[in-house]
Amino acid sequence: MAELQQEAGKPSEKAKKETAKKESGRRGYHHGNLREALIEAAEALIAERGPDSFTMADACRHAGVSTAAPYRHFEDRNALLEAVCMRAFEGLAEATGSAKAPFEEGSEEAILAGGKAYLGFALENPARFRLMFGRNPDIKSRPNVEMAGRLCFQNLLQSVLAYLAARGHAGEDPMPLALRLWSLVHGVANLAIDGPMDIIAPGNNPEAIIEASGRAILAAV
Amino acid sequence: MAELQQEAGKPSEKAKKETAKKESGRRGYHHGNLREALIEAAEALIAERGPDSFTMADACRHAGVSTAAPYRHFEDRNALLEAVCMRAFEGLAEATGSAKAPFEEGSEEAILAGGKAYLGFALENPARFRLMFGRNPDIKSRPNVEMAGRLCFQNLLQSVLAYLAARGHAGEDPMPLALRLWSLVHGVANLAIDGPMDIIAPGNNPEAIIEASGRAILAAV
DNA sequence: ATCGCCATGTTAGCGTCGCTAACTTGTCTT
DNA sequence: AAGACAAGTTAGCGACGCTAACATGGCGAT
Repeated sequence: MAELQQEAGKPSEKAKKETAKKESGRRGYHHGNLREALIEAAEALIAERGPDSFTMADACRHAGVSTAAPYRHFEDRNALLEAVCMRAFEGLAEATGSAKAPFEEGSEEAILAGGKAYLGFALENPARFRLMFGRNPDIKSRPNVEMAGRLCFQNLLQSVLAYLAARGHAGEDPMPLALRLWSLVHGVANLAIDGPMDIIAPGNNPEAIIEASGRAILAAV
Repeated sequence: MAELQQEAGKPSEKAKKETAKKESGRRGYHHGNLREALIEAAEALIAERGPDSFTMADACRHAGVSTAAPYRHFEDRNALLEAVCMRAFEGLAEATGSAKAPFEEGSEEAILAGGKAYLGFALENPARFRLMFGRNPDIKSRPNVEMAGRLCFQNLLQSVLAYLAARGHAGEDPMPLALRLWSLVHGVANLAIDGPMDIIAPGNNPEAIIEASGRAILAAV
């Protein structure tokens, strides 16, 4: 895990200055790629212990720098979390987008596949998911994050629009149906990753809920 | 706010010892009702700033005691949160239970009313809701909390059982349908309180989602 | 009545955290 | 070669969770 750490010791070897520039190891006094290293450390730590118990000091130890170093690259803790959050939204958009790609645009299967991919992302990256959708006004209100979230939703909206058009509801506002589907999938994801579903119904298959409820909601247009 | 504080002064009046035993004001050195006061302070502070940024020190200031006092009544911060969480579950059970009471047991209306009450509780007590369902393994794994959550779910399970029986599905396992409904309502509640729904679709009415999707899911038995 | 026990308060302090100030290093431009 | 500036460092502040050791005073036993 923390194999990045290394003793600074005496900066006796300043000869290797031309070898690594912005790539990996630090070259003496300067780290060389601290911003990236901090984001990756934060992602790993958040995945391990959740977004709330993530600490700057831990990220610094992982990156092998002092606790003051991050503030050259991020205004504060929330700015670092914002960067992690942005990457998470990109990951979600990619997951849902590529999941529905094999299916016909606007088909029931495409929409359900997107929903299952949303659930899959949450199950595989519960900490990231919580960071994206949990309560953190300082982060969620930042324009970049808002826009990233909006972009993700566009994905679904597009599918719903095509679905309605294919069912003879062209021109209809896709928003209500999209919100119904989003709510369903988001609820399943939250219950699945935060634990209560396993407590109430151990061994239950969350995908089955999306399958059944999704079809019911789609059928009711 | 902190009107509980008062100078101990001389304990000249020990005559009123039988009047206020565990009720309100402190009587000299001892607070008299610190456990309750801390829970109430925690509830207020959590409601203001969320469960994560709640601090013991703040609760102590509200109660007018030193920062070491709470540890006579709660093992640690999480134990205090557990107490708040328990009360929250009781509140949710009461809200959903009384909401469906006016309707015929097992009717579609009763189930929808319960779901709307669940949503209403989340909207009125977003911080409590997050505390109950957010990620906090230290709290959620405690037996008391698990049981309180299970009790809440029994409420829904009961309604679904009656619904199925009234529709000629007596003896059928109510769990799958209950999970579908719970997921839907939980998703709407989460999206509504954590913000993204307002960003994506400002002015949207969350109850309408429960109404439409709930009926669709129920109709698909 | 009084006396002592011990529940419930207090102060003092440890280690950690987020963050800032002031200093140092070394890279890159000129 | 010089020196400006980016990107590290150490030192330190205030707040936090929590503990240890001490103080108080309500209560039951005598």
